[in-house]
Amino acid sequence: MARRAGSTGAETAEKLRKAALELFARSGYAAVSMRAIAAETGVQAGAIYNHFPTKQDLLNDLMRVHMDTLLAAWEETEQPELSPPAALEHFVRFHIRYHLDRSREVFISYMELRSLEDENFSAIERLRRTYERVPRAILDRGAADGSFDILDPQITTMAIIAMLNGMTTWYRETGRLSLDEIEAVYIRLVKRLVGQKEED
Amino acid sequence: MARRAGSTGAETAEKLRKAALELFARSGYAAVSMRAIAAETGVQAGAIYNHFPTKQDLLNDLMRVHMDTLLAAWEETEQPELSPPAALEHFVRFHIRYHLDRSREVFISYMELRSLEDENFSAIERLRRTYERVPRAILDRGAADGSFDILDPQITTMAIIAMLNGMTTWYRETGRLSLDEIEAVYIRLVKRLVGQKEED
Amino acid sequence: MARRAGSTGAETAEKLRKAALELFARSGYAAVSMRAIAAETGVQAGAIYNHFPTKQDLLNDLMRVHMDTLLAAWEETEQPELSPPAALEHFVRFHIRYHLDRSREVFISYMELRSLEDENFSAIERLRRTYERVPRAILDRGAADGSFDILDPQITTMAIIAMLNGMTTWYRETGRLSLDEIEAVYIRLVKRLVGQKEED
Amino acid sequence: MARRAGSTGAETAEKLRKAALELFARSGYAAVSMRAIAAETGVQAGAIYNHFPTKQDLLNDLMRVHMDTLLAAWEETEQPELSPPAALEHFVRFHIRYHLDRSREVFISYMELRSLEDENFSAIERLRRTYERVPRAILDRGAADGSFDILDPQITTMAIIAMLNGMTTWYRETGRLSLDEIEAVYIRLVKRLVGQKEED
DNA sequence: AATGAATGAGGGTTCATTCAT
DNA sequence: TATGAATGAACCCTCATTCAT
Repeated sequence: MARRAGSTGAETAEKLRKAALELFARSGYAAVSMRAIAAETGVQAGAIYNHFPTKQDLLNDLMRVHMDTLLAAWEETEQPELSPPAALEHFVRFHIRYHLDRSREVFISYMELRSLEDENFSAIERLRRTYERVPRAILDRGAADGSFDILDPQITTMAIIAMLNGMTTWYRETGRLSLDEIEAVYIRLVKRLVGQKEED
Repeated sequence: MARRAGSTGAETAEKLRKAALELFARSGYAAVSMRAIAAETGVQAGAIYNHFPTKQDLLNDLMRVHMDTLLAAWEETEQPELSPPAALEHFVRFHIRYHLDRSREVFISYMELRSLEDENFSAIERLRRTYERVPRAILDRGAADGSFDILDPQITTMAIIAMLNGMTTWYRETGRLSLDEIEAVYIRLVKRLVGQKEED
Repeated sequence: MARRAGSTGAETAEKLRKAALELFARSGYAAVSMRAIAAETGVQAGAIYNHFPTKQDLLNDLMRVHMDTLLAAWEETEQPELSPPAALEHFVRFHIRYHLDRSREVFISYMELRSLEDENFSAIERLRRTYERVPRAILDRGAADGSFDILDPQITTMAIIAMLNGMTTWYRETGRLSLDEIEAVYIRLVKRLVGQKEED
Repeated sequence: MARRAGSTGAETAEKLRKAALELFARSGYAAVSMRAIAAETGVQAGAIYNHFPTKQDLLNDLMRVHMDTLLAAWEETEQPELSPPAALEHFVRFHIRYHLDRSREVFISYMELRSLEDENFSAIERLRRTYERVPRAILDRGAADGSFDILDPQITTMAIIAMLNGMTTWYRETGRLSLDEIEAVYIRLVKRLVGQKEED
């Protein structure tokens, strides 16, 4: 049989992206076969190649789209006129909410960097550094105007990101604390890291 | 030909462990073949099975030994009589030093949990929780005696561990700061997280 | 989208024939995919099936048309009233010129016989034998009237054809000798094979 | 199951070579799958890779060994002291006998040159040219000492080889003429091509 | 008459594992 | 305890062909 009536290319590509995302996040890129992705999607393995030239391209597409979307979302939400403390809080809220919504994309983007071929790796790494420059810039502004007391801006930036990302490994919707509560704790933890006096 | 003169079973097993550690850390469990491990070790793939019953056992062995060694090392270095602030600093130093020395074991232990079969997974998870109880206990002691001002003990514990582990992703011996300097920064960052007043 | 403006069915079929001829000659029938033929022609693989029912039919069409055209061309150029020596020279000239112009068709017709399914194979073989009967008949006439001194008519016929066809494997337009010169040499070689005294 | 008792590597490699030779000659390199070769040999497809790294290497091995063996066989049988007429007859006999015995190797060596990757192709082409220099040298000697009357040495060389090789396409052991008789005819045809007076 | 998406089979190759030696 | 040869399944990917549009 040929094409199933009613199916379109864009739909199938999206289904494939979704299935691959799910499977790569759960088992890792190398452990997921094209057949597994196909089975999850209800097409034959060969049909995947109508939408993505190789398995590597499928991974790269996922990571690329994630990073592009993340950066675009930040640009849209960014409020450059905020004071450093307000900007930092704004960033932490954004980061937590965005990353919890896309925990699989985030997980893959950190975990499967090593599965990318050289050229793809460089491109994604560049985007990742661009994003990391966001909190770094806020820290630098706050250090300059005295609202933060930063120990080491680079280490502190990485510490904040690591701390926030760590949340995706243990957060469950049904846990002890609500997302709002967790968020509030993290905001205060970040403030401590940057040496900002707690406003009361 | 049979055994190469001069090689003993224990030696080969250790070489295999080392090669597997290196390769699993670099490429991930699923992406590493038994032949690749064998090639790195200078033996044939079949010979691995004289030392480890399956590939899964090889991974499990690495993770199990790592966790056991980590816990044993902590038990040996632990100084139960220390005050919470001193104990926390002692733990951070231990954790950083130990984890930087074994960055591949640490990486695998977090990354390849999902590659473990159920039974193995549970056992390793249990050990991991045991280790996480170490800083948690220190935090609880410090909260109780007033030397710390903890926002949420569980979240703070996870935040500390995530922050410290994040270091393994970017630390290079040839970087801007020495290990001693980095360690000092991290100790102060941890103190901030637990709300301990900086002693001067 | 449907048909591209300005293209007609006959045009596309001819482009396909030409691309298939080129690719089959260069890489062999089995090594050429329908997609490769389509790509060379600027259409999608599926479109080929509007013009040729199967890949096998495409090959068969090429070989069939070649043999038909060859035989028709000979019939048109044949001059039955010529003496055996003149007829042989006429045939050699015809064969060389015709085969050099269609080196790919000739190559395929000898090389890809084995790729034809039974029925197609028989039909093409029959046409090939028909063509081989042309020089054979000239040799027989020349043997009968004493103008040739044939060692064995069948072997000599095959030897002449093999010798002439071999030319297509090494002839280059830019080579040491012009086509006219090569032709002259071959005519004299054929005369030697049939034991005809060189006229001076 | 692992290795079948009693089988050795060299034996299997030889069986594989033989099966591949047979199948490549019959259907062409591209049309023969590794699975087909395996089936003919009674092993699994994967086992072929214990003996030949790739399908291309298997083809290259066949062609390389054939050309090496051909050149070695000629060197062994060559009698440099023979007069050009005797040397030519010696060569024709050698060529016919050798090529009929290895008709599949010969067929592959001419037909599958195009299936060789660049490097392999160059190496085989070089060997083929070396062999073609054998009759060419005899012709040159005979032209120099007046025992031959050569029209064009290069064309005549190629004509002789093409004529002799053509034999492999139609020769059947059960045919009208015996091999000795055919050989005798070919020797006389070659003498005619080089313009040697028939001794009677 | 063409596209583009699909099928189901099969391509070359690698895999974890086994076992005679 | 090691080798090297084997299995059988699976890998990524391409194939000829079909068909809704």
